[in-house]
Amino acid sequence: MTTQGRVTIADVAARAGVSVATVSKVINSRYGVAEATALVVREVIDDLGYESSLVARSLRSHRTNVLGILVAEFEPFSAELLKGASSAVAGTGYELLAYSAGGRADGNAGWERRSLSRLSGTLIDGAILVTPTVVDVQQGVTVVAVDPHTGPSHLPTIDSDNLAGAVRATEYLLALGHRRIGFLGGRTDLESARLRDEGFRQAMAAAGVAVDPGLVRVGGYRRETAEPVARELLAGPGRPSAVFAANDISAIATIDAARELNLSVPADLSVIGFDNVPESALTTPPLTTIAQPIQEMGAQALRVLVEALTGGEVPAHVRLPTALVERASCAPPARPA
Amino acid sequence: MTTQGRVTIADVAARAGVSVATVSKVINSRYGVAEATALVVREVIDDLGYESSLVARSLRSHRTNVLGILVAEFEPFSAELLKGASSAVAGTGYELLAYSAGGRADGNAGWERRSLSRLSGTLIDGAILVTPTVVDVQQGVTVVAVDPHTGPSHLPTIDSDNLAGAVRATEYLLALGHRRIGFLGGRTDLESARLRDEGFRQAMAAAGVAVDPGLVRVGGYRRETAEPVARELLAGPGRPSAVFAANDISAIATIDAARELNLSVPADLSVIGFDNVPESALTTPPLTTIAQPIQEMGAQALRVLVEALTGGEVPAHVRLPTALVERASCAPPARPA
DNA sequence: CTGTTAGCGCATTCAC
DNA sequence: GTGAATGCGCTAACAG
Repeated sequence: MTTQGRVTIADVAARAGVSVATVSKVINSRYGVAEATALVVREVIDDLGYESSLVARSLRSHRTNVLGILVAEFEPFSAELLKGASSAVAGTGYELLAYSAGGRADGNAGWERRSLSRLSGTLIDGAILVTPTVVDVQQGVTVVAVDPHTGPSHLPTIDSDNLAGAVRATEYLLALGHRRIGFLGGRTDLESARLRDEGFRQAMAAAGVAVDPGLVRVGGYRRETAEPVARELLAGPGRPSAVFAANDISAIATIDAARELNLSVPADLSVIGFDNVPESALTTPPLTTIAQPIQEMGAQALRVLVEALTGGEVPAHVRLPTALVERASCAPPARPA
Repeated sequence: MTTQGRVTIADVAARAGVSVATVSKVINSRYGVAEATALVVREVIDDLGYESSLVARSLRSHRTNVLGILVAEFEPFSAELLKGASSAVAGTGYELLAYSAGGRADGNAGWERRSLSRLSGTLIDGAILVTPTVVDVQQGVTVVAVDPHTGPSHLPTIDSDNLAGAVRATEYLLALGHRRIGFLGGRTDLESARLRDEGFRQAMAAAGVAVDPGLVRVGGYRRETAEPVARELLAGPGRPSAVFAANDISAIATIDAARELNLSVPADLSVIGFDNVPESALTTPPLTTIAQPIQEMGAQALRVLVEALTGGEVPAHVRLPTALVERASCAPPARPA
């Protein structure tokens, strides 16, 4: 008797010669089942490789023990977050479901709300939103945000010290002797991008160096958007001697653009990034960058979510430190200004 | 009127002043709705940020346009696969759902069958199984496997040329002058691990160098399992002058073990890995390794799955090439044997 | 102790 | 264009 398609609780019941109710009780270890019966049922379950359907179960019990991580797409940053969350979820009894809105990243604002709509209320007990733009808190779902949009939010939030990191990056370039420093900004709707911009300006002002508006661009954090902008920034006549890119993806795009223009990094152009995704070590030359503890951010987000779900004390805001990682993409300018 | 909890189709209907049936038709672009009505409905949908519930929809139509990637946990290898699949999914009309069995990786054999049971038939239209052990094809779900278990399988499979890669790695160490070469094997249930072992032995035999059984261990591909074994391998009196680790995680664990034992890499010990996950560039010294095109494997897996779902021709097996990536963890032995 | 029965929730799809 | 029945696998309440 080949069971066709999925194995359902009915298959198990039939094979074990009991009712579905009894099987359900065995699965959920309820009282009222003879040990002998339970034994048989468990055997059949093992035998058939039965596992209850997430959908059907959530339909009734409104509890799935599954936590969602909602991202726009799986790129280096969200992948690191996932690794961190995955290591933190072990032992909590929860499982992890990562959902990507489909990668159509552009005209796709509001993906977080839509993804949440699709999954919540039924499939997942709670969610981690990664770089969400719209966060009008939907009641009925427990949610924490990682690196969210600009403006106040009532969600528990995990981020890193973007301002201090950006100041550090800029100071580093200044200390090397750079004065014509370009800034390749991030997604303007995100608080992190705003703070990195602000940190850049603060550090420049503190050093008494004027920011040349022509050297400040928006790269949008993504390779496709950052690359043409980087090329533009470097192609002009008054090109910068150093670029602070708001994330590593943009920094990598900048290095590639420099190569195309026959500019040598770091001899002709210094580049510093932000994030320290693993990819940053793979560039030629390896990228100097500001590290965020991304995996730790993912782990913290998961812990906060579990805490919120179990009714514990939830911090409104967790901020992790950033640090400079010196590799080889920065050097003193060829002819100091 | 604050909609509480999720926005349902009923909310949309009420707000638009039509019936739920009409809304459903508009969503699925069925005939029989006046253009004016449809316009109003679409406006309300946008306004409310409505998105159909995955659960409810799959309940009726058995089609969700969601593809699953099932992994044991989110670690570097599966994360790379995810990136590749994510980039390939854009434009296909599908969305991606990655599901992790919970990270309790050990006594957890059969996770792939359980995960598949939980999600299939309802939530996802098809699945990519990553390093599955048990692959007794469940009817009713379209599935492709990446780097599956040993033995014949009737699933479309994506992998890389593990044998050639392992031969290449071993030849590289031999060419440097190493003779006492250790092998830190992978998960014995996976075909990839078997082939890497075989490639090692083939290359050794071809060079006329005997394999010292005391230098061959099983590291299981995971950090927790590989680290103690690596320590053991290096602590003994007749320690190897070079180690070929079956994946980068094991290689990194080997480098760490060497550091603890005050062995310098590569002066006292050469280490070569397999996979070329981004993390391999972050070690000190950076790891020399055999690259698999992991992202490309993820992208191919996704393409094959979509092809299978749309009834196209599906290759039984896609094998991608491997290549040596020379970094800095290998050197000639201190005193050639 | 076990079986029967009635929903759970939401989108779809008849028949009108 | 609408109302109402229906789909799914599971669980809870109660009956036997």
